[in-house]
Amino acid sequence: MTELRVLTTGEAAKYCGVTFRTVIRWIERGRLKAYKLPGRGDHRIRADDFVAFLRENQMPVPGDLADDNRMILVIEDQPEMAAAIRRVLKRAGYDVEVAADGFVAGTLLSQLKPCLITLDLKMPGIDGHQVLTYVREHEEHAQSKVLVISAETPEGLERALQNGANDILPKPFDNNELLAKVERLIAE
Amino acid sequence: MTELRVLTTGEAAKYCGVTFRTVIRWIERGRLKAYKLPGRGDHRIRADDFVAFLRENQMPVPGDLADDNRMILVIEDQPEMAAAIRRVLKRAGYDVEVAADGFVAGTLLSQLKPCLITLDLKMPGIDGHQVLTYVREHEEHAQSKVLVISAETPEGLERALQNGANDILPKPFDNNELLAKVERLIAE
DNA sequence: TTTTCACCTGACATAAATGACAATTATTCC
DNA sequence: GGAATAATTGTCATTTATGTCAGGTGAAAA
Repeated sequence: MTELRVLTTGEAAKYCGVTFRTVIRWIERGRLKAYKLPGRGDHRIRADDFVAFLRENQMPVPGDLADDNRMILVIEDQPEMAAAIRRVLKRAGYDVEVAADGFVAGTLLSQLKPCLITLDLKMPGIDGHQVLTYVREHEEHAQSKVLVISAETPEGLERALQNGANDILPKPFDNNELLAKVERLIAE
Repeated sequence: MTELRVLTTGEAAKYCGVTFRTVIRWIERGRLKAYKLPGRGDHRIRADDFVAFLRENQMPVPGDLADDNRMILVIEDQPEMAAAIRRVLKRAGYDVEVAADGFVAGTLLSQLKPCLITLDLKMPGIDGHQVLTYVREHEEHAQSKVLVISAETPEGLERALQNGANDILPKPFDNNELLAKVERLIAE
């Protein structure tokens, strides 16, 4: 379900700090790709064309437009386990950040807006279910998939699914299995 | 969509009392971050980059640029205590958000970039000293003041000051005392 | 539907870019 | 301390992209 975002000249203008008149001139001169609506001739700019334009001109690309997000947040307090997950995902080409406690998990979640989160339900001082609920209740993380990786009981894992987890992976797990689940979720 | 203010070289020039020619030179030499428009190569400077530049060079930051942030983050797990602090600060005109655990504290800290944080050192599942260290180690929170409000031992409070707390307030406290300390820190 | 709002166009005003040179300020060396 | 040197900033003139305004119309919201 790839939603194709388009911008009006006014929106594009705000992103680069100019007036929409200027954006229209860029379009007229062929620097920025756009198409016209049949009515008044309103311009519409596809988000990916706009991002390409920004990159071409070394202009800053706003985070909410660049969705080539390969960032994965690993919430896991056991260092060896975190390192193992990280290794597998890094090798597959993802950007990986690890949060070993709730506070850091919160800061990284807000900063990185990861496309996927692996979540250990049982961590000292942080309730995994609560993290899950938070992610599902906040619009800005609607795109983020959550893969629960935990040694919880089957009941606990079941509950996680009900709370909005996209998939579960019981510990201990197989590396290939982990990667398969991650790729499948991200491909969705 | 991020509503972000940007400046032209001329505007930036007026703010620091130089000509725009000079501002361009700062940009060319890499001292001031900016990007160029595709047309004539006009420069645009993001307001936060400009403010960072001003601070870096100990130049005065004009009031209309220094985001007049009145947001206070209260990190406190006891509901009555949190409510009490909130009430006092709200009445004084601040925007107040409460985080009752580490995870929420992390998300709110990153999102709100509060001008002041009140921090309870003793909370279940989160070490206040760690939060303090985090805030002090991350540049984007350099402007945030931290007021430790805690029933800690004198030694613990002393340690907090060493870790970068701007002030401390032992529990139980007087409302006026709280407000006085907050106002003093923010006025700094 | 009606109303509001955002966008389009064209003409004009504004202000930013550039390059060269002058003026000012800081630094170095004796 | 004072002079020579270097570095930074200001000034000027020209070019032109960008901003602004007004009048109009479709698009979207209520």
